[in-house]
Amino acid sequence: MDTTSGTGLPASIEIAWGLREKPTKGPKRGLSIDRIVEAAVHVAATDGLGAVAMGRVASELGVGTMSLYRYVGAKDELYILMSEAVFATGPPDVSGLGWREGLATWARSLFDVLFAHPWVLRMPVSGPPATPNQLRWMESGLIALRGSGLGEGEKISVMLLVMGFVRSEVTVSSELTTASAAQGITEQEAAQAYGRLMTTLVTPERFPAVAAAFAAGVASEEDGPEIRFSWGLERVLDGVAALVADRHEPDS
Amino acid sequence: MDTTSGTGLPASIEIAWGLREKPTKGPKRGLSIDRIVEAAVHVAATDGLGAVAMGRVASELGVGTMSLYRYVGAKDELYILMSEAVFATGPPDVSGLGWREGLATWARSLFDVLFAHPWVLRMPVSGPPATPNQLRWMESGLIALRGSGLGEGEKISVMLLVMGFVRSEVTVSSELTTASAAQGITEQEAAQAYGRLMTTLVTPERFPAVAAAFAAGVASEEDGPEIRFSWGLERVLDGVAALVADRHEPDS
DNA sequence: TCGTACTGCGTATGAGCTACGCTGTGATGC
DNA sequence: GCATCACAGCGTAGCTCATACGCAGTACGA
Repeated sequence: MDTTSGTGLPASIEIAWGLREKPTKGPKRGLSIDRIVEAAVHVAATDGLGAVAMGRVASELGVGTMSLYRYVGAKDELYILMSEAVFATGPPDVSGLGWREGLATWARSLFDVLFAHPWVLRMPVSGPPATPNQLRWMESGLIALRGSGLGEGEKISVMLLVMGFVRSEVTVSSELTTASAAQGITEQEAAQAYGRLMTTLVTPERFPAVAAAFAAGVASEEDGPEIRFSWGLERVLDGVAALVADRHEPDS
Repeated sequence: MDTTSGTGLPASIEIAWGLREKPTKGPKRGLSIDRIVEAAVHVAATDGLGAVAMGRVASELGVGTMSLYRYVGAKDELYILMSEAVFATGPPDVSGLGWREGLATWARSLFDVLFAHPWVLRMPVSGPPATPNQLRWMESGLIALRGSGLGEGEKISVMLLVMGFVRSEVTVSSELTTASAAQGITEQEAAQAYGRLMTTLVTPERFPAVAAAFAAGVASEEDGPEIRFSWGLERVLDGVAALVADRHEPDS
C-alpha cells in the first residue's frame, strides 16, 4: 500500500471515501482491508483494545503478521478503520422530529452504538471526524437541530456537546462494567464495594460533604447505565433548550 | 514494596492515604515515591504520556530501571500516582458562593488543571476517585452544590456530569493543540486545513447539513479553548439550573 | 550478634511494532 | 509473446518495553 496523495489521507482512508481504487496489478489478493478490520474489531470486542496486536489480528486471519502492512500503513491506520467500522451502524432518521426529540433520539442511538463497542473510546488516536461513517452521524445530528433556529456554528457546538456527553457516559459505564466483570461480581456489588472502601477512607472531619454522600448510600444506589444516561441527557437537553428559547426571543 | 493489605489498595496508595508507614529497615533509600512520580510527570509533560516508560523515568532519575519496582508495584500503579499528583493543585474554596457561581468556579479550576496536564486524560487506567487529592476535588464540587436543594445522589450526579463535560472539553482542545503543534502550525491554521479537507470530501448531495456548516465557515471560526469551554459550561449549567428550579417548586 | 527486611539493579524473557528485502504473481505496454 | 514493474505474502532482524528472578550489600530489631 503506497503513500498518500492529494488529500493527505492514508490510502486506506481514501479507499473508504471512494477516492482511490484498489490495486489491480500483482497476485490475487488473499486479504482485504475489510477482513483485517473485521478481525481486529472481533479481537477488541472479545479481549479489549489492548489485545489488538498486529500479530494477534494476523493470527485470527491465518496469515503472516507482515502481510497486514500491505493493506494498512501502520497500526494507527488500523485503529482509524476500526473506529469507522463501529460507526457503520447508521444513525437514526430524525428528519421528521422536533429538535429536542430528534437530538434525544440521536444521542440514544449513539449511546447504544458506543456502549456496544466501548473499546472505541480508548483509542490512542483521535481527531475530528474525517471518515464517511462518522460524517454520516454528524449529518444526522445537524439534521436533528434543523428546526432549532440555531446558527451553523451553534449547531455544531451543540452536537459536539451532546456527543461529548454521550462518550463520557459510555466511558464511565463501561469502566464499571469491565471492573466488575474482572472481579466476577455484579455492578451493584462493585459499586457497593467502592462505597465501603470510601466509607473507610473518607472521614467526616476531612471530607464532610463526600462522607455525607456515602453515608446516604449513593454508591449503593446503582441505577444502571441507561437510567444514568437518560438523567444526564435531560440535563444537557434542558441546557440546550434554554439556548434555543433565547434564540426565539424578540430581537434585543 | 510488598503486597496489599486490609483496604485492597496497593501499598503506595495506602501510603498516600497515610495508612501505611514507609519501610524503616534496610539501606538508606536513594529514591522515593515522590521523586519517581515527579520524574514521570515531567516526562509526560515534556513528551506526552506515551514517552513514560519505566526505563525513561529511571533514566531521568539516574537510577536503574528495576529500582523503581521497589516503590511501585507496576506501571499501572505509577499511572495512578501520576494522576493523583496532578490533582495536588487544590480545588477552589467555593463555600461562600451560590451553587451556580460555585460550580462554575469549580469547573473552571478543574479545566485549568486538566488543560495544564492533558495527558492525564489519556491514562489507560481509570476508575472512580480513590485517592486523597481526587476526593478533595470531589468534596469541593459537592460543597458548591450545598445550597442547590438537590439530594445527595443528585449532587453526585451533577458533579459527575460537569466533570465529564470538563474532561471532554480538555480532551478535544488538547487534541487540537497537539495536532497543530505536531505540524508546526497554529490551531487556527489546523482548523482551516480540516475545513478545506472536509469541503473536498463532503459533497452537498451526500451530506447537505454538514456541507452547509462547512460552507458557512464553522471550521474557520476557531474561538479557542476557553471560549468554547465557557459556552459549553453555560449550557450545562442552564440544564442544572432547570433541575434546581424544579426542586424549589411547590410539592407536586 | 544474628536473622531478616529492604535497596539497588543486572540479566533474561516474552511481547509488540515495523523496516527491509526476497520470491513469486499478474497486469500493461511495446 | 516478452519485458517491465507494481504488487502480495511474509521471513528475518532490530529495537523498545514491562517485569520476573535473583545476587550482593545495608541496616534495623530482637
